[in-house]
Amino acid sequence: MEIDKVYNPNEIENKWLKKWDKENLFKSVPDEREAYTIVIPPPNVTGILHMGHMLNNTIQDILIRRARLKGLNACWVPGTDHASIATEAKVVKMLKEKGIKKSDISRDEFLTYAWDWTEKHGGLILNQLKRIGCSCDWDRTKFTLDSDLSESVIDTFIKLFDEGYLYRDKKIVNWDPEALTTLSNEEVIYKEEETKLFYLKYQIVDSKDYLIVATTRPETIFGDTAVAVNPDDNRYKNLKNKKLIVPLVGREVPIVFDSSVEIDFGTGCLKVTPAHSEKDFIIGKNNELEIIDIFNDDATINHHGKKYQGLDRFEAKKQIVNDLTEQGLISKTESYTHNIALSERTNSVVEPKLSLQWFIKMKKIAEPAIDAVVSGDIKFYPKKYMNTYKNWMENIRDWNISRQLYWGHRIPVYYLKNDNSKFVVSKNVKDALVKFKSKFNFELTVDDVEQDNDVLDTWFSSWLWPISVFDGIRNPSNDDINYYYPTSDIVTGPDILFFWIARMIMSGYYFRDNKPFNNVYFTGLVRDKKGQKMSKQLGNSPDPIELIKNYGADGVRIGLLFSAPAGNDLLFDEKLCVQGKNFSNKIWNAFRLVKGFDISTQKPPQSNELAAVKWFNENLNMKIIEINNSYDNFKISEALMITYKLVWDDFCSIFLEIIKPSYGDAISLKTLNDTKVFFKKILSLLEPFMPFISNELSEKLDISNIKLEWPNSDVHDQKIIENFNHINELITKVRNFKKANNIPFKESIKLYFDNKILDNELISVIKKLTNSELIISKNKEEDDLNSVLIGKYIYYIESEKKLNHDDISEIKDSLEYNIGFKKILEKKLSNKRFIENAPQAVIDNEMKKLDDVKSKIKILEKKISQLK
RNA sequence: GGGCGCUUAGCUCAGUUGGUUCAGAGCACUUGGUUUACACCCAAGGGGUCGGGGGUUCGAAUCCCUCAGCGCCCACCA
Repeated sequence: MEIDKVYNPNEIENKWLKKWDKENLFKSVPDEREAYTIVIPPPNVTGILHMGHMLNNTIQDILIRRARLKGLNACWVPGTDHASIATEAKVVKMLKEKGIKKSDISRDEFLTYAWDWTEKHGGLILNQLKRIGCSCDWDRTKFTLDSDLSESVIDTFIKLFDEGYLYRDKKIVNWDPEALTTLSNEEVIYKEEETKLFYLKYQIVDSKDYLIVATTRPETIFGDTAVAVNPDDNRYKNLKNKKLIVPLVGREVPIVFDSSVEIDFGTGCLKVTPAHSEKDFIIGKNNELEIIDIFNDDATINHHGKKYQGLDRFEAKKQIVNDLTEQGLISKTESYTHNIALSERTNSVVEPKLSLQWFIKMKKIAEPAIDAVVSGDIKFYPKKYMNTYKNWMENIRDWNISRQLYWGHRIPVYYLKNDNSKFVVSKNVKDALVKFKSKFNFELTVDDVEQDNDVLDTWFSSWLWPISVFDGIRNPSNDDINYYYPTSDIVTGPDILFFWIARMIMSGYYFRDNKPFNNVYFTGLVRDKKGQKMSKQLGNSPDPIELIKNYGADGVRIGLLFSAPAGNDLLFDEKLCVQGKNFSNKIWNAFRLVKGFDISTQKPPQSNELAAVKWFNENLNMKIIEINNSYDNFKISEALMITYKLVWDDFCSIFLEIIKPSYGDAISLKTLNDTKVFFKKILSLLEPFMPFISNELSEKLDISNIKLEWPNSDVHDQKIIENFNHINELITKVRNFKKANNIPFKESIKLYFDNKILDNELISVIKKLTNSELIISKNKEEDDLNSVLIGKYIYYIESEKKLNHDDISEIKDSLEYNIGFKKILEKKLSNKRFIENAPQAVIDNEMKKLDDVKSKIKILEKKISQLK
């Protein structure tokens, strides 16, 4: 036999990758079929594949491949995201290594570097997705900075502005002092940290007394423009109209009264720095306080900090605390645990900062998006994320969309150079000048205006993704968007529920008055086997491509999916890939066996073959229904497990073992053909999970139509399955008996039985799988016969073996247990309330159990009496 | 502080409206096996008072109350 004994995935997988690439098999264009569409969550353009991607994209590939097999027009749109802040940070770092500072070069120069960087490192991840088998329509590959998508973004901005959803305002925002940009609330992560609470002395003007103010940030005293207390705080009621002197600074500031101050915190006095805290900003606004920003953009102290000017905020804090201590201005210090805000991207401590930014009003846009999910028009799997979503959406805050970066979509707002309060929103400078004319009646030239320096939040382009990849923003009724939108399913991690999923739903209704997708499938996080999140820092994240080299893409795909129910974190262990690889090998060898059968064209199918084919056909039909159900509920792992057992247990261990000709014998042509049909159906069921080996074997199987298609399932005949299960149980018991009695498998034994269940075909199966003779007899009961009970039928096994004392005590134990069980059943059945209330089916079942237990007891008693 | 979820075999997890098939699966483990597809294999087997306590019911892994432990999300106080 020239087929390799061990399956070697690499060669075969590479062959199929080439074929898929060359033949462009996953291309989709609108036609008369029903569409099944997925848009990929675009990975970072310069990113590299990690286990999370592998899981996420494998699931998408499974869904899309199954849809394709079902005959739907399956379209999976791939693409990448420019990932504004993340990519810019990488480029900045690269430049720094070259000795170039971002601030020393122009915007255009920076962008040239960034594009070079993107071209050099970009797109790698798409090739990696190909390697794991992703069947995307690669002709449709999009990048969020492509000109068409960029235009869509700009059009969107203009539309939102024209319709009154955009505004520019000075607010306290999250400032990343390392990336030098604002962040949205979603880009900030909180971490618990132990710090110190300092009690500072603020001298009361014209008095020797001090007011004690507790703060964690003494370095911000240069920005203090008031001290606030709660109006209900009796301790401070007498301080109305008094002023305080800010320590070190010497500035006189008023005492103001504001009910947002917690009486119980610290001393109940809050130092107010309106430029550096949202709450303080509001207090400042209400009391018309001066706003003093004491930080430069990189969070060093500015000129307001006097001698501390130029120091980093943490260094300044140290020195200020020293100086305050020296001058006796700290009354006490206590340790205090609170949450500090960190930038998701740079991990630096976020500084609340007052700044002028663009915002989207979200409240109204969110309304239809809430309804869509609550009403079930869009379904979440698992459901639990619905609550999280609803909660967030109902309390949604305006979205800060401007970022002080270069890499991204530049905000299409043009300001009058010498008066920034006058601006227009437009596609380009030319249009801007026209708009200035119509809005302000200004006759301007290009030199009079300047475009906003900021770019848009990355998510401002990706929230349009399901629309913009089909060009539905610029051309709202083109053929593609009409055909593919709304898309079918989206697959992503719950970590971007707010960043992306919620916003896509909102944009879907805002721009198209329609949902972007029907179902959202949330995957869990991939963790290592200890439960730790996989990360670069811990070094516990395997490289999927390396794993593929060892186990094959098919093996890694199913290895990952073996324990990945929707929404649950996945504890990844490389052992799972071993299981995946072994499974590939099992399928491969099943093929080897079938391929190697000797064939008899004359011989009609033997009775064992007939029984096997009859049963497997029904069993397959039943399993297909179960598999479809699992898919319909997005229980992908469950679908895989049913398929796995169908192949390994049902097809290999049972079906093939029954039809396998004995040594020197041959299989009938008819049965061989039936087997090939089964095999092909199985390969179709496997294709979504293991596309490489499935296609390879389908091609090799040597049947007329090698094209895989999702098998239909006729209604299955339960009786056939039940009878087969019956003999299966018998087979197990016989094998068990042989093992328990040290009878070699090959040694033939005799089985006596008397029932109508077994026909000749089933009998031949039992013979084949247990190596026994079956003899019909009327209750043959002899001393040397052992009995087994299957359902209510008794089988006797003839054996030389006599029972020993251990067996006897075992039988006695069993008898005792069954007598006890019988008592319980009898008690239950004599309970009047049970008989009155329980459904008939339940009562019938209890009676059946009682019948069974009675026969069991009878047999056991007979056994014991025989032994005496 | 507000909200959501989880706790079932050694591990990872199923378990729909309480009742047939309910105490399950995969892996791991134990035992026995191989010249005739595959030791990346075959066969058989042992594992759980369903987190603790209480309640409703003829009947609870499933419903209610309570306690304990774990996880996630949101908000954030100087």
